[in-house]
Amino acid sequence: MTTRTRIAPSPTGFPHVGTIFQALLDYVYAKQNQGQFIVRIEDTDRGRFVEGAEEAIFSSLEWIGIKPDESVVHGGNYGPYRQSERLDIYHQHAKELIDAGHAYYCFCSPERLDSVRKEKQAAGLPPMYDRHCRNLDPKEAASRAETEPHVIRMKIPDNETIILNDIVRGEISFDSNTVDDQVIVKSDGFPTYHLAVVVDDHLMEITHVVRGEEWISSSPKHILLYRYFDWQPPQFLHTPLLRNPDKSKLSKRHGHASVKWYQEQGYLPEAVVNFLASRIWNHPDEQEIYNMDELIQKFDINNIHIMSPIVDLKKLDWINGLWIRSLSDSELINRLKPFKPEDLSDELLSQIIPLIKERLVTLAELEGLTSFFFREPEVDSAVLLKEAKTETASLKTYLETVKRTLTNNSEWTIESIEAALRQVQQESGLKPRPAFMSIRLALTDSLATPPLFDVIHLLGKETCINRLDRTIASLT
RNA sequence: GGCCCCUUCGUCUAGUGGUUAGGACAGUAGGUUCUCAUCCUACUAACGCGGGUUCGAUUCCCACAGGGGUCACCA
Repeated sequence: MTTRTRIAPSPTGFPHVGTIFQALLDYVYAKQNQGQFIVRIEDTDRGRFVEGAEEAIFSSLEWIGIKPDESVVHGGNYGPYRQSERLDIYHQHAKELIDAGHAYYCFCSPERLDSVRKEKQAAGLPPMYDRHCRNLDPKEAASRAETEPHVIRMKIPDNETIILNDIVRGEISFDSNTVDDQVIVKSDGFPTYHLAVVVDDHLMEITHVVRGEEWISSSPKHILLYRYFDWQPPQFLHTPLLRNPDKSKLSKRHGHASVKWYQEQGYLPEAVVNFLASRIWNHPDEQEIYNMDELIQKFDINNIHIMSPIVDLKKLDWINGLWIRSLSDSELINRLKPFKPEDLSDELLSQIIPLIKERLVTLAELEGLTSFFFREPEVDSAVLLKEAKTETASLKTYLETVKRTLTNNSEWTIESIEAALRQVQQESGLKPRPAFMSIRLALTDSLATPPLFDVIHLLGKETCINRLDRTIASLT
């Protein structure tokens, strides 16, 4: 049997990083077994539908480097891949369950359900449905259903132990008495997740269901549905949830729950893949950095973690930095495109790259790290004076000397600039640090830059002279 | 609250019935150095608590505590 995995995202907004996390595991596992990875759009909640969300899912997958084998955009033999286009299928299956006595029509109003829930809660009981409609005469209920608003609920058996077999967690058992008679078809005729997911996973021949651990508690319903339909359930794998630093489920309230955030922050997809994979699995050789191919090669589904990790952005930063440094200059320029300020020319950027490559943690830092190369800095003379550790007059004299030295430098190589300025520094009586920091601030208004002589060289003689002039003039 | 899942340094983890409990990130200190960064070196830091089982438990078992998830006509 071919391995077939899927993600089943809802188009309700920008994709959650958890969705990509699941997709990554699904994809890696499928590819490792020469199987297929499917994307099925679960748009059964019309109230939460968000325009453009579907596109965002696919572009996020593409960004991360995952290509689905089957989906609404990639085609496939198991379509349609959008649940809203499969309503007939669900109705047919719901009907089957009703006919077999595994499901029933329910005519209870939301108000009644609400009050039942409140009563139960007040009595200290679980707020479950009281099965008010469960014992209606099936024929009568069926005819009422033709005119009256209704939902369809699945029947949960009493006093049974339902066992979920999870690939890494092993057997998890549930008491059926704690499971609610779940609505499987809503009053608007759309199925709920529980029906749709089981029907589709079966019809699409999904072999491994990888989903977040928040689904564990509704698994017994799914297992029961497989039993009612007399289908072979897939293998289940419930993955740990990504968590916020406060340990709660990674939520949209925290910006970094959205895939888009990572993109906009300038994290490389390679780094995100690497980071997410390492949250759930350890490379057998304790190797920290690996790409998608290595992951597919080495990944072991039986050896994944079940502890929900806190998303540690510091670790991601580190991984991202390593990935940035592993890129060729031209590839880095390519990746930097979306982050390149308009007033930074391609030519200048390519000259800057070697100077900032080992200083970039994220791509978004480009502008902050380099703006003085292409914009006139506003030098803060107070900071300059403080860092120069000398009097205004002598600082002025010193900078004048620097200016003269640069003016007289005809070679304009990094080496000649360095040699000349080191001599100026020695003759000035200033220590190296304040001496060079003064020049750095005078030219860039920045306390941290690439090596000074490289910067001077790249800025060019004219710019350096002009900036020194301005700075000297501003010292009073 | 019911049900379910989880529990090794701050974070992510490796690991074993007897180990100096290993690594990575972060942190700290130092080296390189004109700053920052990179790179290198070193250091700090963990088996939740209590019972058992055992000659011996971080490791096996049981309770407890703590954290998380879930209890919708949302997924």
